[in-house]
Amino acid sequence: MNYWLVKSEPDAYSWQEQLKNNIEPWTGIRNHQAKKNLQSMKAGDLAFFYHSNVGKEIVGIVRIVKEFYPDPTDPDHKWCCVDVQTVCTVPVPVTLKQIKTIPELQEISLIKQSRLSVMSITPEHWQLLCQLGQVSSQDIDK
DNA sequence: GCCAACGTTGGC
DNA sequence: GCCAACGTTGGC
Repeated sequence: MNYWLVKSEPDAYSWQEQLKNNIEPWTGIRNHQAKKNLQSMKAGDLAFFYHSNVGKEIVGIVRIVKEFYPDPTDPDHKWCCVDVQTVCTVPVPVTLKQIKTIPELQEISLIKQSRLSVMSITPEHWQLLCQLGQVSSQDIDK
């Protein structure tokens, strides 16, 4: 089981839309490192859903339900996407501001590689971020 | 292969 | 709106 964080600008695609859609193809990734991460995702992996630009906070959790396949929005079929399914809303959104104040979280890619839109999260950081967001294990288990 | 110019992302 | 940090492009 791996853990991830994916970014979306709420103006383009928000958590509210994700809640409505439930299952959504995660398309439009046009960065090689982000693509590499997409291809490393396994069905069942969990990912934080982060609002970039507006909000700048972790607002939800999704599960990878379909592993990488060609991105239908890419005419060259060079890039790929995965399908994600809504798992739960993070009861208390974890803001970037808050993350920056926590010494244990200074090494996460969200801070160190601020432009990367699909990144891996260590199990330790995942647990800590879940605590901060007051996500209960039951929320995720179902 | 180097590097300048340019474009994009995302925080502030 | 600005800027830092990258990534990409194209001339040489």
